Amino acid sequence: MRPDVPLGAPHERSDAARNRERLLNAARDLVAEFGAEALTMDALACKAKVGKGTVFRRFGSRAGLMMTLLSDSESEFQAGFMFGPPPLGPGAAPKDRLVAFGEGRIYFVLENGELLKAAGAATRNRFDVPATKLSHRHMEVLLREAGIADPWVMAMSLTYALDPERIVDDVRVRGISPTRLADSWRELITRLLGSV
Amino acid sequence: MRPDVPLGAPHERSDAARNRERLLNAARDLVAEFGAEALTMDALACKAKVGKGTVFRRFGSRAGLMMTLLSDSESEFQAGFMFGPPPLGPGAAPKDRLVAFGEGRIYFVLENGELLKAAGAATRNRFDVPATKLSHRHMEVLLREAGIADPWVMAMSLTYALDPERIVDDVRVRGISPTRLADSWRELITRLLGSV
DNA sequence: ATAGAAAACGGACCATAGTCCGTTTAGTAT
DNA sequence: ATACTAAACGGACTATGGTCCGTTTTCTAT
Repeated sequence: MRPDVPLGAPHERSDAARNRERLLNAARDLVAEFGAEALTMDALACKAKVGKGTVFRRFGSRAGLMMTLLSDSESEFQAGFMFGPPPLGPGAAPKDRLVAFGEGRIYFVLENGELLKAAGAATRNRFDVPATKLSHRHMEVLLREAGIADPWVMAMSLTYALDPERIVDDVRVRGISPTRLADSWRELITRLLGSV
Repeated sequence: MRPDVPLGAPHERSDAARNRERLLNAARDLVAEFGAEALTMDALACKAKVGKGTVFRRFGSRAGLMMTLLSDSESEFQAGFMFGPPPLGPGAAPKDRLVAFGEGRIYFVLENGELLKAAGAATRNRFDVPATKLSHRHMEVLLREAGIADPWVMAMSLTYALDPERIVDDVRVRGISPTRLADSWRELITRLLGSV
């Protein structure tokens, strides 16, 4: 339990643990029933039988809550590109890994789109989402290997090209198929990193 | 006056005109003095000596107000890439026009960043900002000329790569110089559209 | 078991975008 | 000039994210 408490952190008080549990359960229920967009912090506090202050002390903000809710699937995706089999994981050429990364990201976003949009909204500095930082770093490394002159900035461009809001809206609002997005991503990376 | 009223629209009433004038002046003053981010609709209504309902009937939303405030500079930039001299305007190769477009956009965003961020926030579907649609279309045409397989989707990727929030945060929060952004954009377009 | 300190609690409170609707006002037809 | 109508007005009201701070609870040292 308490996966991300810094070592030697003071014991979490039992009431705090109980409320965290209540809050997570309530939040998952609400998201399952009404969708992430419709979740309000008041409703959550109420459903979890907890004061509103407690909700905010626990998660900091609505975005923080959404990130917490995401963390399981996110970790899984991260494990995929960091330790999984090629071409997503290590062992393939940077170009192929980037193609796979983008594709994976597109489908990941389409599965967790509401949560991701909700996590990214409201929070100024979408980039400060830890998962985003990790993705950025991953792309940066691959781009450097592939000989891009300024991999940090290029990774940022690609990060925004894979913005959850963009992907979700392309598919759900503008009617672009995920396949078409993935194909275009492949074209982008292929042309960017040396021909064919 | 009244630049964008559909032909044959019923006369704008004199009180409406007067209030629009008041609101625009007040808004410009507030932005000049405190910045776009700090502008609240209440403060605007108050300063313009107008009811809050009037503000919203006029502009629809905070984002709508920001777009109105932007429209002059935006039109100028648009004129640049649609009718201006090459390489930004017609007459140069698509690749060069795209490079120039991105550079122009970067500097445009840095000048009008607050307004753009404010216009893009709050409004779900940042893409529905008319100016964004036009930019997207412009890039789409150039990408098609340059032989990109799916210019519509690729233009969307590039649109997000030039996201105002991204550019402003890169420069002001993450300390990337505009030059470095522009160079990376050039690298991106150059590699994307056939070598050197 | 008890006292004291640190942490957690909860809900009233604030700020702000956006809505609603009864009232006022500007044009128009007579 | 008058009456009429449609448009515009304004501000009280709602929804919601987020803050504050006096009160309660848990843990620990004795």
